[in-house]
Amino acid sequence: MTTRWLSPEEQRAWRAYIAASALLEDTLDRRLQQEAGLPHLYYSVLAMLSEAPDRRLRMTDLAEVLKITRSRLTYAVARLEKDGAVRREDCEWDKRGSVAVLTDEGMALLERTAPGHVETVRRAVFDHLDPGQVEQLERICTGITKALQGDGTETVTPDDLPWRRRSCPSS
Amino acid sequence: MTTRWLSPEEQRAWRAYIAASALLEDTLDRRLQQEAGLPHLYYSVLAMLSEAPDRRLRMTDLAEVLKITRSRLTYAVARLEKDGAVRREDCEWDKRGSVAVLTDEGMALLERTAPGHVETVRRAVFDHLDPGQVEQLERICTGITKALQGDGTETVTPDDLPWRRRSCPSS
DNA sequence: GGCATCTGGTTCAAGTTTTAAACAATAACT
DNA sequence: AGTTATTGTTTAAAACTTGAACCAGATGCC
Repeated sequence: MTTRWLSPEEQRAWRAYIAASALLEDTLDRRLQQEAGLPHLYYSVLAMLSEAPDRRLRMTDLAEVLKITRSRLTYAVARLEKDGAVRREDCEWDKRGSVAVLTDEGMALLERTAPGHVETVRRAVFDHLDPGQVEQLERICTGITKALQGDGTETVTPDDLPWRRRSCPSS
Repeated sequence: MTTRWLSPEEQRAWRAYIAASALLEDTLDRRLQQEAGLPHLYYSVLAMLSEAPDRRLRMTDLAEVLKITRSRLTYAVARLEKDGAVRREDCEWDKRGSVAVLTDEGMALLERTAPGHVETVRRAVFDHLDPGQVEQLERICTGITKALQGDGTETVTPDDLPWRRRSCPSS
């Protein structure tokens, strides 16, 4: 098949996206590095845990929501554990499993740094979007996610949280 | 000031964005690594050069459009040069400067791999957006970029290309 | 001109991530 | 029981990024 090139409009949109995402990730990383001593991804780990029931999540679930490899997550959690923000426990009903738990210290770190982070996100993104655009953004991004892993696997979003794996086996 | 937290809608949009961008960058990186042996950023360097007049750009200009540090770019270009895809020349009218030039080999690499890359982008992003959404995406992203570097510096987009620095000094 | 300052770009040292592949333990299926 | 699939970690290597320091050349100012 001959290539379906991008139209000029798509081209512009794509480049705008590339620039914005590079800049955004960079900004968040730098900011969080200063405020919390953590890169953005690591902060996200804490954030996810903080909202999970009981502040605990299976490694695989965590990796799935964050869309990163388990290997990468292992490294991240190892560091967060060294920092005292996270603790690992064994999963009781699946002896292979391990569970990441947000410690009080981790929660404190999060509470201390969240306002600054949110403020950054707000200024960078939401302060100049109207409600319609917010909705569009969600739609567009959800679509991308679905397209990229719609092949077989089902998309897992943070809202699915009270977890598949977390709950004890049904019988 | 008390923190202006994200509304539920904003929260959802933000998370959708985090997931999508992580997944997207990951996919593009992997794909390009296979097809071209290059990470996405490096591919973008070649792409930008390919469209610049004469296929050449000042390092700083390149860094600015790609929103990366000069240091990072130096490293990238060094590798691309080793691969033979880019060559560096001295800037004639500013003896401090250096200019990255896309070689024929680099151009060939780009032409060989562009169709696959574009196809990936299309399937991941544009195949499920209508024209209105494409426009919204550009608007939103442009807004983010402006917000993040609106502080003093002016935003440089690829369309500004026939460059400030490229043209010879005016007098 | 001469001095201070700024820019463009690279280099250095260091560390951080990242990855892929291999592995051990356990679960699940047949 | 035996095979296959998952979970999570480890390992070894490489790739990348960063920030600071630095040089050479440009610019501005007196």
